[in-house]
Amino acid sequence: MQTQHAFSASRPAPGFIPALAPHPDDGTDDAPAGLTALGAVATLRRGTAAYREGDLASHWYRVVSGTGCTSKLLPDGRRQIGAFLHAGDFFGFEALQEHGFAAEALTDMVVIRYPRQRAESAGDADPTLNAFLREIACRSLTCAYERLLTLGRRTATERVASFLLELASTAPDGRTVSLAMSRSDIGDYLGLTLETVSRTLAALKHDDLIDMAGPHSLVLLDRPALEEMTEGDEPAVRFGRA
Amino acid sequence: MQTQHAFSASRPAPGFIPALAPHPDDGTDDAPAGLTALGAVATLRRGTAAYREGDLASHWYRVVSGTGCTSKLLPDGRRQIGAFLHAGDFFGFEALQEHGFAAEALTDMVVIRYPRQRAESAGDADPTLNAFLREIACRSLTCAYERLLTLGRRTATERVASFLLELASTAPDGRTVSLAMSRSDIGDYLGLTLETVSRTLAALKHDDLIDMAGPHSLVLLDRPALEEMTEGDEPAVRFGRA
DNA sequence: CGTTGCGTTGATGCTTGTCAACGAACGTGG
DNA sequence: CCACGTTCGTTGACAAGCATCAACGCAACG
Repeated sequence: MQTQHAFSASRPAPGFIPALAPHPDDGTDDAPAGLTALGAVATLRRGTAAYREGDLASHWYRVVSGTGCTSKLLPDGRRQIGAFLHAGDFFGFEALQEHGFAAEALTDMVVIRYPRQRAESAGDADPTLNAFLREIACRSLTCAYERLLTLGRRTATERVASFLLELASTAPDGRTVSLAMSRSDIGDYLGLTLETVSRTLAALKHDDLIDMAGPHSLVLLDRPALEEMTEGDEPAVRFGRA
Repeated sequence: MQTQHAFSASRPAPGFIPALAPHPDDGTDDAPAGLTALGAVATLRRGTAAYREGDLASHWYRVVSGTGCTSKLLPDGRRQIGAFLHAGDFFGFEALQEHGFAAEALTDMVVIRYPRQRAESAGDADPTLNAFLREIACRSLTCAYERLLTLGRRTATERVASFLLELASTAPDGRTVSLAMSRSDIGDYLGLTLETVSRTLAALKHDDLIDMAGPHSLVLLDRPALEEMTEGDEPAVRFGRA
């Protein structure tokens, strides 16, 4: 996908302001006032980039709605997705000077942009905000390390199963998952090819571990079995979620 | 390796105090005074753990001398090494409550332990320390993401080449590397088997890209060729180094 | 001087990637 | 409204890269 670099608005669009409030499915994830005061709403059209590799890291971000991903490309086109970005997730913290990963919208997105220098200064004077930022960084690191284990040591089936459980962990009923991303995106997230992802999902369906209404809508039928497949010991935690 | 949980000393051992000073090969990496004041020296024997998965995250750590690694196990014994820890590296920041990864000494190690709560409080009152901690977190995240790309998308040869370049990046001459870890450790770091690591190193030697005096002492003969093999665009940065 | 741990090398096979074909869904323009 | 191209997901056949299993040499050590 050819991404373009574009924000459509740097000031709140009226229709989106309600989304700035805490998300209904998670009462604990709104930012401290010191950070919220700095945020500006922006919208990102599907396929456009919030920033690219090498861009100056001038802002931190938070997803209001829609889904995106951070990704990095090798010169020959191989791609690794660092994280999927869902409503409530923070991103853009990984950079000191320049972004090492690009961030791109997989669907139309609404995000909040926080000017980084001002946010850092605010943190210096506000222990609550400071703790909040530390927590985001910690969670991001924990997630990244968990993913190292997945990419380094798990089989294709285990990877897909852990991915489904990760998505289901934020579903209201814990079992209904809607995939906003393509098979290719999932493959690039899990270090697999899109064909392997497709085949693995088909196998899980054949074994009655999941059900698929359409390619982007599925239900976990046997969560314990899926959890056992990942051989993991702790629940999946999503990237950057405070 | 059966790791044991043991610190041999919680107060400075006379012989090690000089190592607390900035490391001779890097004048920029000593901690702010506010953090240094909280540190207590401890020694770790080879094969012992600073902490294990599930331990309460009560401290942050910094390596004074020796080398270690953070690692995570699957129930069936598969292991993923999150990072190798060298002199100057900070570790233990990834945990909010409990450690998700264990940290273990691969050689005898000297580390500094910083009580986490006191360090966090100190950070709240000290912008310099605060920025320092942010920087460590950023670098750790950048490293982790770079490693996601390696584990998810690079071939065995590319992984080994990038590993060697990573090690060489802190060598005085940029080409002489001494491997403190075993082939098995390298494999667990790169998501490969120890046999593949051994074979890949042999192939690199055969192609005159590296020279091996012994299994743990090698020299990069053709850095440009190795860099091209990784297909990466930016220099390797080591975990947690400020 | 036997034992143990580690690194190397070989033979073999499995998991996953690659290449290809096909169908469904979607948008576009005649 | 329908032909058309495009994108995406699925499935099959095949190949390759790496894992697995195994044997051997060497150095360290009690």
